[in-house]
Amino acid sequence: MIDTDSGFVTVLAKRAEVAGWHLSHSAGPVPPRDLVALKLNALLIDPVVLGDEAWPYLERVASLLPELGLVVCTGRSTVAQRVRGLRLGLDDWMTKPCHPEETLARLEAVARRHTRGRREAEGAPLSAGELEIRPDRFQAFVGSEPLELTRREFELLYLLAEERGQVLEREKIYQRVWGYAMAHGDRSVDVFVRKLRQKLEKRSPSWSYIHTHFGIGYRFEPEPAGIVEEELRAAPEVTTPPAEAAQDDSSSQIVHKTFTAG
Amino acid sequence: MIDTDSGFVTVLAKRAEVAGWHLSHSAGPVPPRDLVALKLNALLIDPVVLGDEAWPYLERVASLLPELGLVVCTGRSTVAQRVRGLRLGLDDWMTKPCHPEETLARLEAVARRHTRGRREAEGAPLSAGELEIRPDRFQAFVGSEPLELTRREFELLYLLAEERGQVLEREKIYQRVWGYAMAHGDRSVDVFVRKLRQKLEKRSPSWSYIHTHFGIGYRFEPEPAGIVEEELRAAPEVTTPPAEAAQDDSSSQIVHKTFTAG
DNA sequence: CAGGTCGTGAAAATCCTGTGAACAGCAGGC
DNA sequence: GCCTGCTGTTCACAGGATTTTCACGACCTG
Repeated sequence: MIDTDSGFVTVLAKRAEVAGWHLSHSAGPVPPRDLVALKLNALLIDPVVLGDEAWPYLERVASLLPELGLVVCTGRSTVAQRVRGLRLGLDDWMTKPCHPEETLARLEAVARRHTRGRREAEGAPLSAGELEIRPDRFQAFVGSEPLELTRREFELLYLLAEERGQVLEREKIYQRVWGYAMAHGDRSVDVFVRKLRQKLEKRSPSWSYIHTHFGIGYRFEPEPAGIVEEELRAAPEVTTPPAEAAQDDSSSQIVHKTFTAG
Repeated sequence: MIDTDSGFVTVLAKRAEVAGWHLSHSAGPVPPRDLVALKLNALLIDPVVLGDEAWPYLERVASLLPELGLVVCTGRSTVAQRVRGLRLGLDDWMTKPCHPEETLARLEAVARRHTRGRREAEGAPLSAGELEIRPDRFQAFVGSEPLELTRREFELLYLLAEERGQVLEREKIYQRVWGYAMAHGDRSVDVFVRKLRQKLEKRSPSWSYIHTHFGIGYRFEPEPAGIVEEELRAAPEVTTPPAEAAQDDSSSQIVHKTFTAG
């Protein structure tokens, strides 16, 4: 909540706590970047605090954090202003003075969609192929050997594994792992996929987990595959016609190379 | 929209059309299961129409169609009523008289929020003839064999299949698949239709899916092909295609039946 | 039959991804 | 304070895959 009306803030905070939410408050503008780390469900804001920068600020927040419920609550306003705000990406526009209970109900309505999708089963380990992914340790293991993933690497792997079998677009991945919208041309996802593949390869060489879908993104699906490499090394030129018994779908569009660079 | 205020309905319908939406209207309650078939983005409703059944009705609609944006617009109301409504599953509650433009903006905001969180609805596969089109994989299958479509190819096929039976103009197709207006003389759509037809033919030779409408565009409609063969009568018997990979079909000239513009 | 429209194949241009490495931010140890 | 190791980000390049463009001939309509 970004507002200077301390009385309103106090009352709302109390009600929110009762309803099982936590309300954090600022009396001045918060840089959009910092909002990311807060992992909010919804943001209630009085644009008076922002002064002239109100519109650009709201627009930026709305585009950077598309999943965030964004509600304005302010004094007098014209229809044109409200329409502009809503078209810009606001989810609701309330007029002061507003009843705390209704404010809360509207914030909940706005955040409902967002919270509904969240998993309750956090902490339950996932297994995939030789992998065991343990959210309680922020780590993945093959047997008892950890992959030694960093925080982001783990979160990326966990997200992919949760959505096993689905092709996830880069933008979606970035949105969910990094928490805000991906800038055009950002290669972070690719780089982290490479790091993950390296560490996966190191501990579980005979399986392939992350598959590339050209022009779209990645798909997580553990597949035992390791025979190919030996065959290639033996006969670099002529390849025997591949047995068509392979029943796995979507093979040729997958670009993952196990080709070595040295 | 469910409301008896015909003036408001008329005005709103006009504005909605301008904004690119279609508004359908009823002056009485619509059974919730009839709403399903309408595939609405949002429902605007004045509970006065519903009488005593308002609360149960709203609750039922909200739980039956969680993806539907549900907005109430009515006369006097208490805070308690609004809170009850919002907690029940409403997305917004407006007070009459309300400005048409703001109403529209709020409906758009609500619809936007819902389409944003919608993941499973987009993942629903379409089937057509022997085809199964799976958005979760950005791929189409015949049985378990993928067509190996590229991204653009898939999006084109998906668009056409979504609008099954409708004749789509090239400009409209381009606009929706490429995301911007088609330049005069651009043949991209034609080229991609050819690629699609090739890949469809390869995996599902006995069906025809994409039909040309001369001077207009294309129509997607799966049809078991038999008519064409009668007209040709050149090949009395169908040679069994080689089981491996028959990529040489240069000899047979394929005729696509076209339809007049009327 | 003329003029515009469409199917086709291939070349050209563009885009995408894997990869290695440089760079910045940060925390801890000396 | 300074160095060091670890993370995460950004950059540039190369090899492919994909998309666009082009030319040509066949086709449809009036």
